[in-house]
Amino acid sequence: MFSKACTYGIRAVIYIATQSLDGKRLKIQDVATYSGSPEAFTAKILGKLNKAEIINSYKGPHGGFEMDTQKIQSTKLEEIVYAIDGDSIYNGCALGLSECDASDPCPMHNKFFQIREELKDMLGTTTVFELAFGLKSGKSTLLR
Amino acid sequence: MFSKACTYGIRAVIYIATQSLDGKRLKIQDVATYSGSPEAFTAKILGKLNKAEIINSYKGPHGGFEMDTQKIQSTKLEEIVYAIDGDSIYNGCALGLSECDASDPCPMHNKFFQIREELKDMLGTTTVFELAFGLKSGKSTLLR
DNA sequence: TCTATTTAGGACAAAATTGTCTCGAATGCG
DNA sequence: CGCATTCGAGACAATTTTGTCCTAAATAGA
Repeated sequence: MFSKACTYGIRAVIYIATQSLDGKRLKIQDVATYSGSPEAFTAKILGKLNKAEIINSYKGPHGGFEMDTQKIQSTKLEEIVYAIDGDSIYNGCALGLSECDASDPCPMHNKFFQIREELKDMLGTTTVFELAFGLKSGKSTLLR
Repeated sequence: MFSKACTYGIRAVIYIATQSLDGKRLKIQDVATYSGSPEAFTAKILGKLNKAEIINSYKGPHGGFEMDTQKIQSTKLEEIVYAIDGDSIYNGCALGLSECDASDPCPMHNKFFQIREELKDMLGTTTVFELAFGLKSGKSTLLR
């Protein structure tokens, strides 16, 4: 569904958000440890998320990553997925055709349409805050 | 969503089905051409589908691939996906955790649950016949 | 039986994705 | 300033997925 890079990214953002809500800034190493992702690879992904202005990064002593409270509340999953995987989730044909739409559909187009719409809707409405809140309150986990 | 191998496989089965409904047996080359897939790679995938008894293969002159009318009607997309991609579509956690269920969910588990259920339902109820019929009657295409 | 045809299957190759390492740049602090 | 700390970015490596090629095995038909 999502690339590994994307799952690492989402997990990282959720974890960074939980800590930012406590006013804590995190080093890459901590993000990697507590989101259960390989450190160096995670660093790359955080770079993308920083460029996309989803998270903020600071160099030097006491530097690290954090996320504005405002951003935590306004950022949708969609934006994270887009920053890492691009729009493949949205425009991709279920059967891999280069073009596929209602006017010239692949055999699965109509069957798939509704599922894709729901997925879009979920990604477009779910906020980082929601997910971070669930994690913070112990209702969900990132490590297993 | 699906691997490339899986999209090739689904496309191949749909095309084979349309031709089998006309009593035609197909060589790999034709399957590849009309389902828009690389020939040698498609051959491997057809091997898997044959082992899974979704399609039948025959060696020698006038050999090729075909599909029983009964199989065309009874085979669900689910079976094709399973034969090629295994059960990753079903048991995978959206965030890539090795285990993730209602009793110990990842932060996205509940958000994702409904979408996965719909996907399961679609794959479990859609038959090859439906898709092949759509293609045969010109309502959909495999080549673009 | 001999030959042409067609799939089966394994070895191999290419490409994409995932992952690591190193070195440079920025920055805070004594 | 000088130094320790932390991210940034690119080179490089490993793994997975995708894709090709070649030979063997099966088989229909002359």
